[in-house]
Amino acid sequence: MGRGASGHVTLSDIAQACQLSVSTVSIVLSEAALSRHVADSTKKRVQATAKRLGYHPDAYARSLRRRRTQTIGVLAYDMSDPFCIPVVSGIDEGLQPAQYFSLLVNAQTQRKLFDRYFRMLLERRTEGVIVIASWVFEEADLLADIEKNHVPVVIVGRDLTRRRIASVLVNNRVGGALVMRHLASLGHRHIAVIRGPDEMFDSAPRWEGIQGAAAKAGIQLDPRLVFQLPNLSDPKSGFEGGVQFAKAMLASGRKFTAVLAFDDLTALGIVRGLTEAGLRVPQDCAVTGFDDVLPADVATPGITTVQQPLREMGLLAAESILKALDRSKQDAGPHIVQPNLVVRASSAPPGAGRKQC
Amino acid sequence: MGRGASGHVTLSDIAQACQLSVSTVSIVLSEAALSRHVADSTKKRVQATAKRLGYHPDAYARSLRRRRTQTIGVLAYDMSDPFCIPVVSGIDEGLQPAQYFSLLVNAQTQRKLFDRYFRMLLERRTEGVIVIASWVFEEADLLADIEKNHVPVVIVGRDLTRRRIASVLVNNRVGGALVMRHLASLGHRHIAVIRGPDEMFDSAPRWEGIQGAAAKAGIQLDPRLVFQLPNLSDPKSGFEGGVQFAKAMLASGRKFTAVLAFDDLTALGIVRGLTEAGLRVPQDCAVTGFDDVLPADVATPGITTVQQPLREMGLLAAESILKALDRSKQDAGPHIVQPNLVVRASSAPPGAGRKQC
DNA sequence: GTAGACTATTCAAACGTTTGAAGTCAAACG
DNA sequence: CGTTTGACTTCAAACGTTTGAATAGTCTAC
Repeated sequence: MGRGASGHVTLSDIAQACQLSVSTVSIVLSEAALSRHVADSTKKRVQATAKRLGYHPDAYARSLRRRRTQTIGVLAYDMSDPFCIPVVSGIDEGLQPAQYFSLLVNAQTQRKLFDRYFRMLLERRTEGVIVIASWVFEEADLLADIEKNHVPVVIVGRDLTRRRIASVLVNNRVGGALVMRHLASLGHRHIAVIRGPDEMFDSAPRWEGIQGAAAKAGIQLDPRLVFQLPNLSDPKSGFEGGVQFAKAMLASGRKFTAVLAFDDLTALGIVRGLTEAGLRVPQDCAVTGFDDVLPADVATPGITTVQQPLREMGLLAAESILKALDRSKQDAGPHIVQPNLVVRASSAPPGAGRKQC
Repeated sequence: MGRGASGHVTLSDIAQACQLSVSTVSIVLSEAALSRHVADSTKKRVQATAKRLGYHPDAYARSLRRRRTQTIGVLAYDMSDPFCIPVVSGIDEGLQPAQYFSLLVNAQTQRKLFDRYFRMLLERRTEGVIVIASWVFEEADLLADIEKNHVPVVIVGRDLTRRRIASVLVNNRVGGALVMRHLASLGHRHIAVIRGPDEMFDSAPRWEGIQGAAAKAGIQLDPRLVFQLPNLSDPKSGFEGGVQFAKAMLASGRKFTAVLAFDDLTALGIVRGLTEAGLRVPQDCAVTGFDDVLPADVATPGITTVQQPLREMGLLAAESILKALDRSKQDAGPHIVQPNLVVRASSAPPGAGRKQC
């Protein structure tokens, strides 16, 4: 029963079965404007036949002709970053009402793959591209790629508005301040800080927020208790770093009652390091993270952290790119969302039953 | 400079610029067999022009004509399940050498979305579909969908070979046995077990493996220390369940020195529950998980667990589906990969400095 | 009774590519 | 000098849709 050489049921199969022209069938099934003029009986007949034969419109033929693919490319720099999934879900959610689909690819932190996939997205004629990238890679190349191929682009996770690229990001400054203020309000005065790596976009503003809040609370940050994570793209490197720093801090003999870590994995590394040294969190030392990834929630003690509204960011990105498609110009200024503090068991006032430090 | 109505550079733009026919340009740029006969000088000229104008072949036109999309649909039942990402990476890796791309969609555990995306994949003429689904949803519908649309399908995470669907899965029986044997060899005799929910495919074989190994080690499993997780699809429900069960176990006053949990999140829940009740892991009670997700690694103590070779599973799935495309028949029997034990700090011999239980 | 309006349907071209068949030209052969 | 060969290039049709324009047919109205 009606299946051409391609192995798929086509409009002409249905047309034949209904003794109608391909046009009529197309008009009915795609619910085009002209279908107002098609007799109801015909419509019914066509639809029934389509269903019976198992017709599915060929997206390739359709897009070729319509010159619209209804597709937005989503280029994740590293899908194994837990950051990504909720953002992607948010994007899908935002695209759905406009009947757009996302075409998701994962560069796996490899420049080579990134190029390959970017080209692929162009060949697939995605009408826009959303890039999810909290890591700063060789920025110049990416930007060149983007600009040469005048495709609307939205970037999630960093601010490139100065390069006229719509950006969606979290207010890292506020986030840093939130967590510092929290520790200060618990009564901590001697706070060690683990800063993020240089290559990470979030590092600088987060650090500024931390400093600002510390100053406001009248806390002197001891530079000998401020550490910085190295530039490693492996997501687990933060954890290892945390373990190391914890031991180094203790070995240094300096006094501290809390550690403010760059992200959750680093915080978990700190907990591990402190615990192995015989200290208890939070009784002997408070620890905080950032991001609110799953491990922070299910570890014991749960890690006090800062949550980013990731799904919302995806939604914003989707809306932003759809807007950019409509009027063929990018929309203005960065979309900035506010983070919020999640207090869990890893932070407590200092001195409650402490051993040393 | 050459850009037609579509806003993209086409073959005919290049043809015009080179004073050649579209055919020649196509032959050169697609490196067709006929390009043997094209003068080298012409080739060079065409390639240079293509580059200069920024030509990217239109995947839609090409696929329409060639009747091949070079695309495999990947339908993840729930991308937020950490299970998924490595599998997807493996799939991509396996597809790459064959110059295939994956089209990844996330059903977010919603039947409605699943249908929508499955239809979408059909319209996009994916040549095959890989379904990643450890959860059992209304199986009948899915299978009907699959069978009606004679597209090669491979399923990752469950065994559907009896329905003639190629399947890639981990040997859960062995996995269950591995962890039970580990606890037995540490000297544990009173072991509580948290079984997986009925709806989960892994639950039954894992439980069989556990029972088998227990019997072999001469261990009587006390049925009053065997619990079962409810059928909730939220990935965090395992954690909550663990917390509850830990408290229930302690309240019951029964003696146990180890808890063998269905998966890592459940194990982490157990740890939380025990800790809140004042017990220490592993000194007072050993805890094991399953899956080796990130939280199991970075929690303190690290959770002893069973690792599934997820990336390898993705690779197998990709290879399997490519094979099925070649000779238009599915390949036989299930592909079964072996799990391996990862020993971490959460398991230790019983009695080493215990408090109660 | 024919112009106009409306209904129901079809024609034919186009989207950008690929490809079997066919064309052109020059050199080489008999 | 005619024909074959081979190198190089082009023709034209096709893939499955959509859509502006065209074609019939029917009804209304003056």
